[in-house]
This record gives sequence, structure tokens and C-alpha cells, in this order.
Amino acid sequence: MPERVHVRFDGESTPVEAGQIQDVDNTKDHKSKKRKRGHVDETVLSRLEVTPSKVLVQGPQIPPEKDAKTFQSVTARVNKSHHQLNQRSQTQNSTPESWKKPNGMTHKLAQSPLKAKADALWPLRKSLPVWSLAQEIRQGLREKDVMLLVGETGSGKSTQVPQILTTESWCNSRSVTLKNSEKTVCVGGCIAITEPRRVAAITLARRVAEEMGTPLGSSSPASKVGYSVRFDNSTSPCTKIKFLTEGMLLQEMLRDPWLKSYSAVIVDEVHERGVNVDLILGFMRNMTTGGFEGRGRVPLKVVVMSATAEIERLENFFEEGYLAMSKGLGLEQSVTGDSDNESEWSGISDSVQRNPHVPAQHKANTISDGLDHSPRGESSSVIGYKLGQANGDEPHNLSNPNGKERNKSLSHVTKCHIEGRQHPVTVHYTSEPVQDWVDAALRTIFQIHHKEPMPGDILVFLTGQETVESLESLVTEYALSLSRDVPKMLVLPLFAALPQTAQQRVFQPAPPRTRKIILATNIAETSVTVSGVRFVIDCGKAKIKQFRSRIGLDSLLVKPISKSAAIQRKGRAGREAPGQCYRLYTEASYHEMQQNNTPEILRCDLSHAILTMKARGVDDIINFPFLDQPSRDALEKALLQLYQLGALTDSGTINETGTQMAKLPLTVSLGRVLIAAAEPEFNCVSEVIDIISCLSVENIFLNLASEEKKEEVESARRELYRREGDHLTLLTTVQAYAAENSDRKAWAERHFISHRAMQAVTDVRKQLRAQHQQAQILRQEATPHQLTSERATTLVKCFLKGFKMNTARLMPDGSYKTVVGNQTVAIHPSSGLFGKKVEAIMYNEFVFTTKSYARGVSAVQMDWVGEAMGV
DNA sequence: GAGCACTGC
Repeated sequence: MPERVHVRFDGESTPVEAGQIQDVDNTKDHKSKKRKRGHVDETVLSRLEVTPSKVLVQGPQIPPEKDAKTFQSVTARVNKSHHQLNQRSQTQNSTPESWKKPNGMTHKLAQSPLKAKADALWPLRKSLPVWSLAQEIRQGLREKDVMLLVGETGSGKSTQVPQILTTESWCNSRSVTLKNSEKTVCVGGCIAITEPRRVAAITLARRVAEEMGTPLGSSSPASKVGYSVRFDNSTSPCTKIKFLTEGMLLQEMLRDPWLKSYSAVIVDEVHERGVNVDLILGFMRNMTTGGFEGRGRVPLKVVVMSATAEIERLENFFEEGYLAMSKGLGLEQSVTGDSDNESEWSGISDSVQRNPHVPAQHKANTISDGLDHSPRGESSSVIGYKLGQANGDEPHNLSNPNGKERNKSLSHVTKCHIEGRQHPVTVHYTSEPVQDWVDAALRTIFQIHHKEPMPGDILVFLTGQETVESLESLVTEYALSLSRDVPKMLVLPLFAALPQTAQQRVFQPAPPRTRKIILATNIAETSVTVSGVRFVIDCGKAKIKQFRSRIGLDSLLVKPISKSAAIQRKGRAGREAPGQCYRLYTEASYHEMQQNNTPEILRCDLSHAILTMKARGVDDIINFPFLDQPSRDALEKALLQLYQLGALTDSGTINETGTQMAKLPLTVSLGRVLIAAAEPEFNCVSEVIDIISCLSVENIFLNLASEEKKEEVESARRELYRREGDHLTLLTTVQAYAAENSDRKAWAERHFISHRAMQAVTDVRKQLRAQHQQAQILRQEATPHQLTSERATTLVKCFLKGFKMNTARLMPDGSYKTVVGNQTVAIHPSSGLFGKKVEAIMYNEFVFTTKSYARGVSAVQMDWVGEAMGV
């Protein structure tokens, strides 16, 4: 073994005392502490997390967790489950009487293969922790409209909660006549459950369909379980449980702000706090405190599920809305007097439809968008009071429909806590801060490999592709010199840009006497579950994207992770057996970490989110109920951008252009370009769709590190290259790819282009084309324009409609300075214009990594920029 | 001279 590796963490003789690493017992996730239900004691958790001791925790034999989340792991897990089932059914054949199967499942029904499978899965399901709380969950939602559910990993909440609720009577669809409307409409009947990722939505739907013994999605009209994600909608008329991505639910809200097809919305994985989930929470709060007028007063039940314990903030969030509403009612002080408003609101006029938001608008002196100086929105704040009114049969009355007493408090929120199933993980910290954590990770890997028995793979969390690759070569190098009596090592990198086939290697079992060493980015924290891991090495850092609204610049910097991310990483070691987590930082630095990840809404460009809100009738952005309120600066910057793009009127309300933009699955700038493309001046929809499809997908050009390859790559791509810039180069690439009819994969490989990315481009392109054909903006067989230089100019000018703010001009010293803001910016090395000097540039993205870069660059002329800006 | 992770009728 090489000397370097031996040095500090040498665990062979004196593993703990002499090393830098301290042992810390962590029984946090284990059953040793019985916690009060519905309440998470965070201080207890964090204290346990770091109490020094060396207790060997012996947990009961715990089955592997069954919370199916990823494609890769699902099949394996299902198979495993079946194996276990077979073993179980031999030993414990009888199902206790007390366990009544839902959905009328009995052994006698187990004739069809589907039912047989569902039956087989049943004992496993009922052993999930969540089932012991099934009755509590049902009862809670009979009484209240909002439930907050903390469920630790492996509790089965995502798969079981919808099934637990689907048999409830409030879940049946009802025919209601909307006030002041002749129409009778159907409300409810389906449960929506949102997931942050497509794979999660699809695999959970597949799993739940199996458990319920029903075909999945659109495969049969009788299917009860379906899913809806972008490019893939699989539901039937009978769908009772529908998994969707957060974006899809928001999209549905554009068509029906009252979500009339649903009886309940379950918001899963709220702790991840993407922008979309924050918007959904705001809309849900408005809806549950609004009296459900647009749904014929049929309540919408909302279940908010989270793995971490920000539950009190969520509770306050929902209670606040409710209290604001009750205060608005005055409860004793009737506001019924104004019957004009009553009639205005009981109808389901268009304006009502577009105004599901309500009580947040109390503060009458609202609305200063930074744009708007005219009074507006008052009507809706009046409406806010009206909607919350309690009239005998109102859902928010103090007695529930069954006549049972509601909770004496005004609360409309109930809480529930489900224990997880996580094996204990021992945490080790370094005693000194680590400077070079690639080196530290290397030492730790070899220490573990020598000290710890097999099996037990190692998962290392690093910051990015670069560190993954450098550690990969180091480990591989040292692994060569391992003596023969030590098990072999298999080093596997894992990051998003890695081709799918290379990613798949991580899920394949290691050869005998071999330990897998997985070197991963953040991707392994949430998106991908690797089985077999018993050791985690955590560098405590991650690359985090932060938007600086002042200068409109995205930065991507290495920063310390949060405590909850550290806990999440640690948990990856304890999914199948007790594990160990080596933190390459001191215990003190752990305590300095912030508690939770900064929600995305506080660190991203808000223009798209605000457009989304405006399109759903929320005009008063400042008073929208945000779980975390973005800075006024960020909100104003986004409003200004939307205004400059021509999506808002002078008074800040959404106009026709904005409404169209909101319907497009694109960033606001790209959406604006696409709308411009249909104008007679440009008339280039087809080409713009091709370019936009590329820009809204990960980089299609593979970057091969080695120098020798560089020239080969360049010559292979020469035919695609356009000197006008990256936009036109993308266009020729898409067109060449689309024209390739024999073997597109081979074509992509020949040109060093990511086939996976091109497939994504094709999906987006297909979707946008279909949308435009449907709207008769694009004709099916429009003959493609020849790409003359005049045409190229037209295309670039069209892009300036959305990117006029993303321009920079050449300075005498050869650098570029932004036209707005006068910031220095360099052309990114990945650009075809890298190293070139042109009068001015337009860029797709402005990011700060090691310095300020413009990515996706085309040459423009200053008078075009002036023209676009209307100067 | 360089690429955290997700997502969208």
C-alpha cells in the first residue's frame, strides 16, 4: 500500500484514538427513542446526532425499505420484495383478522395475475410503519382540511397515504351546481400526489398500481392509478390516484384554478423546496382558506408530506392563512351585509376562476410591484372576506358535516408523524479542518477498505465532475498497488453529465471480493439510490447555484451544505444495514452549517415563477403567501424583466403576450423569442423551435477532456459550425440530426454529440411543434428556409426580442462589457465564438464560476441591439 | 480554457 494512504487515518492498529476521526454514536433514526407522534423534537435529534459514545446499536432485523423512488432501484427492489414474500408466505401464512385489506381485496379474489400480485404485496405493505397510523390519518382528514405529515425515509408514505385515503367518503366525486350558474359540474373523485421528479412520479405510480391490483395508467380504461409528467401522460377515465410532477399540477391549475377533478392534493417531498412546490403551497393555502366557492364548496383536502421537521413553519403557514380568514370574517362581526359581492362571487365567472387566491390580500394598501402605480385588486381583497364566510353548511364551519365537534381551536391543520426505518449510522468527524478533501477522501477510502469487512460499498459525496474525475484517477492508481489478500476495488464515477450507460454501472452488483467505490456529486443525495452502500464519505460541500438579482447573474459556487443535507447524505449509509459516515469536516463546522437548504425561491430568477402566478390570477405578488418571502429586490427585478419582455401591461397585469408565454414550457426569455418568431417580421417559428429545443436542454456537445481528441472533435463538427455563433450552430446540428434517417445514434457518436441530449431535444421539439401546429401557427409541411446569411440575421434578431438584456459589446482592450450594467463578461470556452472578437454579442446565459462567463453566444450588431431595445 | 441537481399542456 502506498505510503500516502497510510498516514493519518490508518485504522489498523489504533483506529480511533490515534486518528483524526472521532467516533460518534448516532441513534437518531433508530427506534431507541420513542418520539411523540405528530411532533418532532429537533433538539433531541441534533443532540443525539453528536453525542460521543461508542455504543453498538443492535437493531431488530429490518426489511429493506420499500419506498420505491427510482427507476434503477425499483425493479431490483420489487424483485427482492417478491423473494421476501415467498419466504414469508411460507412461514406466516395467516393474515390476522384485524388487517382488513383495502379495496375489497381478499384471497378469493386472487385469480387474475394483477390481483395475485397485489395480494402478494399486501403483507409487506401492512408492515410499513405508515399503516399503524392509517386510522389516525383518515380521522385527521375527516375533521380537518390540511394535514402535515412528517415521514422519515422508508416509512412508505408516498405509496400508502394515497391508498389509505382513496376509500374515504369525501374522496367520492360529487355533482354540484355552482351558484349563479346553470351548470352542474363534477367535483372531486381523484387524489393528486406531486413529486419533484419524473422518475419518482412514474415509478411510484407503477408500484401503487401493482399494490392495488389495477393496470397502470392509460393501458386500460379501468385503471385506477395513473401518472402525468412532461412528454408522458398516462391516465384513464377511472383514475383515482394520479402521480404528477409539481410542474404538471401548476400546468393543470392554468386550466382549472380550483382543481375540480381532485378531492385531495398530496404534496410529497416538500423539504426539497423547489420553486414549484413553494408556489403550490401558496396556492393550496389560498384555496383551503377560501371557502372553496369555485368547487361548489366541496373541500379540497391537502396533505403536505416532508421528510424533515420544518413542520412547525408549515403549520404556522397554513394556520396563518386560516386565522387571517377568520379575522377577516370577524367571526362575530358579520360582513354579510354586502350582497353585491356575494352574488359576484357565487358565480363562476371568468374573473373568479382566475382568482383562487384570497385571504392574503387583506392588507388593503397592497400592491406595489415596483411597476404599478394604479390601484387595482381591491375587489379581490373584498372578495377575500366574502369567501371565508361561515354559513351553516360551510366547510369551514366550527362543526363538521357529521355534526361532531371540531377542534375547539380555530385550527384547520392536523399533524402526523411517521417513524422511518433507517438503520443506525455512526458518524465520524475529523479533528482538524480539512483543506484538501480530495486527498482526505482518498485516505479515508483506503482506511475503510482495509479496516472494514466485506460486503459494504463506499459512497463518496464530492462537489462536481472535476473532483470526481481527479479522485477517480487517484483511487484507481493506488488500487493497483493493493496486495492480493485485500479485496479488489471498483471505482465508479456518478454525475448527471455522465452517459446513461456509465451511470448504469453503479447499479450492477460488484464482482466477487470487490468493493464498489462510488464517487458521486449531489445526484446521489436525492435523485439516485444506490444499494449496497454501508459507508459514506461526505466532503460537506456542494456546488450551489445562486442568482444575484442585482446584476442578473447566476453564480455556481462551492459552498458548505446544510445540516439536513448532511443528514441526508449520512442516511445513504444506513438503508440496508447499520453503516458509517465519515465527515471530512469537524464537528464544530457541522454545528455551523445552516439547518436547511436555502429554498430555491430565495436563490433563483423569479421571472418564471411570477409569470406563473400572474397567469393564475395572482396579481398582488408582494402579498402572495410565500413560505419564504423572496426579497423585494428579487421580486422587482423579475417584474421588471417581465415588463421589459412585454409580458405585462404598464399597470403590471398580465397581457396577451404574457398569457401566451405562461403556456409555453420554456423560460420567459425563450418563450418571448418563440412568440416573436410567429410575427410576420420574423416568421421563423420552425427554426426558432429547433434552436430553443437545444437551449432548454443540457449541453448537447460532449466535452472530451483529452488534448488529442480535441482536433478530431473539431473536424467532426466542422460541417455543423456556423460563424454567426452558437445559436446557428445549434440549428444546423438539430437539422442535420433530424435529417439523419438511418442511425441517429451513430451520427451523434460520430459528431461527439450526446445522443441522450439529442433525444431530449427531439422531445421538446416535438412538443413545441405540436403546440404550434395545433394553434395553426406552424404548418405541418412548411418547407424549411435555406439558411442564408440574411436568414441567419433574422433569426438572431428574433432572439434579441427575448435576449436584448443579455448583450455585451467589445471594448477597446478586447474584453466584453454588458450593454446593461457595464459588467465585464468573457465568452465561455465551450462557445464557438471563444477567443473571437466581434462588435457585440448576445448570450443565452450569464454565469459566474471562476469568473463571469457568457454561454450560448452569437455575434450581433449594436444597431440591432438598439433596435430591439427601442432606442 | 470549462460543465451542482431537478423540472414544464
